[in-house]
Amino acid sequence: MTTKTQGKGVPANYDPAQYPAFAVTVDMVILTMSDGRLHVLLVRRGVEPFKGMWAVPGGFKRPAESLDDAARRELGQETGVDGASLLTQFGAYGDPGRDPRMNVVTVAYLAVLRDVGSVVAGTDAEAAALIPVSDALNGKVELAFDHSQILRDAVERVRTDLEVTGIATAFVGPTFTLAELRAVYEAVWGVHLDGANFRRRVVTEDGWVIPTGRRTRPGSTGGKPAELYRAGRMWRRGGPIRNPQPNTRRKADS
Amino acid sequence: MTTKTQGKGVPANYDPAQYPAFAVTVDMVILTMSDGRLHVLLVRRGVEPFKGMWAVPGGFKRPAESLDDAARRELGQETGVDGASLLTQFGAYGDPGRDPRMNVVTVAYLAVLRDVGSVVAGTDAEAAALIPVSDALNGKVELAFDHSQILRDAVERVRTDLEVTGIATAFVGPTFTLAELRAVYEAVWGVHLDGANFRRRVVTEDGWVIPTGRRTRPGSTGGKPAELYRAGRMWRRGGPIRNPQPNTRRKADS
DNA sequence: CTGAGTTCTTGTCACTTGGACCATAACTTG
DNA sequence: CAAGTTATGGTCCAAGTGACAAGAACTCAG
Repeated sequence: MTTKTQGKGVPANYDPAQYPAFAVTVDMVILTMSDGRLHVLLVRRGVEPFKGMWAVPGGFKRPAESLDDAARRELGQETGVDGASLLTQFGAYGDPGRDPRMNVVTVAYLAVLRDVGSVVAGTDAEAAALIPVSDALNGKVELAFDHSQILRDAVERVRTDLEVTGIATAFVGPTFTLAELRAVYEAVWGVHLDGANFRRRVVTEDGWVIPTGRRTRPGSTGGKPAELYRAGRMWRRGGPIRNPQPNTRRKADS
Repeated sequence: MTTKTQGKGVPANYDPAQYPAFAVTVDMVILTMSDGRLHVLLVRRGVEPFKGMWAVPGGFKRPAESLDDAARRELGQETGVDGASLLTQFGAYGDPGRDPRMNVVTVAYLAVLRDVGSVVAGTDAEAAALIPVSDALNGKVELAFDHSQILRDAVERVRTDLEVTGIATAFVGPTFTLAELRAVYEAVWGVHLDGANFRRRVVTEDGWVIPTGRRTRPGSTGGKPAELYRAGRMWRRGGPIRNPQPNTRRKADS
């Protein structure tokens, strides 16, 4: 490895210009629940390349800011939201030719918001839209660059994060019903969870949800009004609900 | 986000068209089990900056290769190992000033190897060494750049991967005893697992471990010879062992 | 106002998991 | 051979989980 360590250990006559130069961008996959389905915020490209196609919002990193700061800045510019604690970096993409103009390495961030409907209005309305992720992934909506892969990875990340972290509460408001919270798991995992068992799991153990005493108005379809809860602090340590895999609790092969 | 990073000398009317240039590197955190403890492969820097300090091996990405290819290439150059399936990207780091010479964004990869002892001999011996991660994290061994943070993130990643993925088998050889496999979990998580229960969990369900019929020679301390197993294909779908957290199965507050 | 339909909430019950623990088998060294 | 050590197989019981039934509180149609 006589040459390798030169990557970092640089010869005396070193010249920064001799190292290949890249542009570095941050892209944000902004997910939200709308109408019981997972949606992603996309912008329509107005210029070449990929003009007219949908893309994930993003922008260039500046030399004087960190990657996280760049993502926060761009998220604020795009949606007007202070997403300090919402942003999670989940991948870097640098395939040659992913941007036909030049060498670009992008760092992808995941942001989960509740009710993006209002913030979308705050940005360039005709250029941004909430698209169901199913449409964006099955090819109904073509994405620019390698954003299709980036979105796929983001969804996969949020799937496991839902089981490992407390990200579920980021999808709902500061106050929510247990049915709303359960709908998050069901939509992201594509499964059906028993409402009674879900309640038991999340209510019997203290620290997950905190009853507020208030109740919602039932929907137009009726039903008993649901109690409103706040998120407890246990969500910072992980999530209480596990994905009921088409599991592996079966016999496999040898 | 009122804290626009513009305060650092960036003009208010920033022009994205002048795409700032960065150098892009890949850094590899190479972990292995040695002597029952988790170790990391580090190289000693021979030049400024950070001369004499330890660092994670890495190198520059070339414009014509993907990030994964760059990591594979560097891993091959450093250790002579074909780590196609071993490499996992786990983070990107681009804080301003992390490299005092220029703007560098690095993409960090995690590689888990078994028995690095032999491959270390194949590289520049006096510049590379296996260091216990505990020593590297508690400040006994100072790391260059932000590699201390990178190592911390890598260890955290392997901790959760151990629970979610089948990475445990990457620490052991193609054939192993259940005690060896259990030692991986115990070392990475810093817990004690009951040998009998571990065996039950991993043997009763088919597809995790496959008996080879052969047995090991007992160590100098004696004991019943352990049976040798191969990894089943279920490891591709996740791991069977869960981390017994100092759990949360207690009452919290509201 | 009444009844049917819907949703939330509480409760029950059988079954599975998981941790603790013991007993035995098969080896080592002295 | 005796004592120590490690692997393996088994039991026991508490806690957790899935399935499901029943009641409570609402809406809407007639």
